[in-house]
Amino acid sequence: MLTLLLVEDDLDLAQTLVDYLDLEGIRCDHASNGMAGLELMRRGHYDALLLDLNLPRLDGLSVCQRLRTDGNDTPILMLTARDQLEDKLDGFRAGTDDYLVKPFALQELVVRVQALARRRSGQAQCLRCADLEMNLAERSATRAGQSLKLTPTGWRLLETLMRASPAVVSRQALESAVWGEEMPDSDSLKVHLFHLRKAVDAPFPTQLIQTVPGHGFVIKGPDP
Amino acid sequence: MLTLLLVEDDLDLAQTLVDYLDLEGIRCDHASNGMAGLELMRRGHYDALLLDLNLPRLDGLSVCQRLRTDGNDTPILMLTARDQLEDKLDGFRAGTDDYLVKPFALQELVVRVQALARRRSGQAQCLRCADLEMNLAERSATRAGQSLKLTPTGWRLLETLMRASPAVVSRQALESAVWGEEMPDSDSLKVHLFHLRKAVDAPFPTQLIQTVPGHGFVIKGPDP
DNA sequence: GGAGGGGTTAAGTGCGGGTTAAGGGCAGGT
DNA sequence: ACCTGCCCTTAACCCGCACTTAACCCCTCC
Repeated sequence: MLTLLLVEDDLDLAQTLVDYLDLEGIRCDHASNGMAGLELMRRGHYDALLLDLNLPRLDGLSVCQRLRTDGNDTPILMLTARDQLEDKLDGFRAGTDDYLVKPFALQELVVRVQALARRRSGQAQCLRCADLEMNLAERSATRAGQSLKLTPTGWRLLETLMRASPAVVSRQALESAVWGEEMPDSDSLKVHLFHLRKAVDAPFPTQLIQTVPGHGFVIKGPDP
Repeated sequence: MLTLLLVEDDLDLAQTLVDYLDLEGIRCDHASNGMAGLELMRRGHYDALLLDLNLPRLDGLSVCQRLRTDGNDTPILMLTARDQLEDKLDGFRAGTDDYLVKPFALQELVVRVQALARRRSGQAQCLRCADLEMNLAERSATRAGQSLKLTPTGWRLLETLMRASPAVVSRQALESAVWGEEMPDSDSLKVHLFHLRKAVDAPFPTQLIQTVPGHGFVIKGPDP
């Protein structure tokens, strides 16, 4: 069963979409402005994002860009009335996967979103890097077969790093992935990273979590 | 560098597409009927398939279906004049990833196919000049296969130079790219450039970073 | 011959990052 | 309602590296 996030400020349209998707057996959360959508994306995990472009508080293109710079690679489908070539190119430059011009047939939306999700589902509910494994569904993590004990924040950190791997995640991206907009005053990221390393790396010979000085952190691949 | 397969029986259109994609730095093989396309797909490896629907010998929908039942999950983009909803739904049911109605803008084709390929290979964005290569996502740089050790400032300098290449970057532009508004009092750019050269150029016979007296600095192309 | 732009080198320092400990809030159990 | 334990925040400390700075040198062009 798919779970989507719809970010759309036209409440009538949003209701129509959510109802129709429900009939097709697709769950769909809803946010009515850009900031709320971004926040939900950072917290939860969705199979795809349906994104309007004309949004209050934070426009769709910015939402898309921010997610991508966070290292979030959830499939994105932009829904918009802007039908000019330049608009489409801007959308793809911002990192969207598909672009559907309003008005559109609901059935086309469904098959397109299914095509996106199908491609992603290959990655399934399990993240892996070397001998480190995370089972999203069971919310359990193991390294070399041994189960790891993670705090909630540690979990979010590790998930963000593993999703991005082998790409580097900047400090800023990590912080916004964990805390969203309201970041703690002091630099508590390093403390959490310290504890995470103690849980994930300390008992083992190879250190998977590595520092990229002046920029951020990586988890070593391979991750197929 | 991407490699695509185009299956299209209109030879004029095919030639136009292949030429345009070449300009964009995308290689593109071509087959003019369904059977030949299927054969090439089974033999070689492509980053994506551009598939016409009206084809002699074996129509596009069948090609798509057969590939999917083969277990081939190469991204497919259907190109066709059929613009009816039912046609699109048939396309997605057959297992395509995207569906573009003729006539279309060449640029839209390019960004869509790039979006598909990006998702499949997760291939990171890369800057390249001669044998020097920068992987933005992994934050790693190599020259002639050897990995380079760069400081944060060195990295920013090199990135700026490579993005601009083969254009010259003025001192001022370099400084503002690295430090933004608050530039250091003294001329520390030259010190950083010295260290950068030691990391990038010193161990190699050809010096990529070159001075343009009185103006700034360049990195030698080619950079596609 | 002098001046200025650029290259080279070395020294001090400040900041980013690792480590540790202490305090507070929240939840679950008694 | 109180206690207990966990987890998150904050702050303080240390270390090492990278950035700044300044000095000197060379070359070229007035």
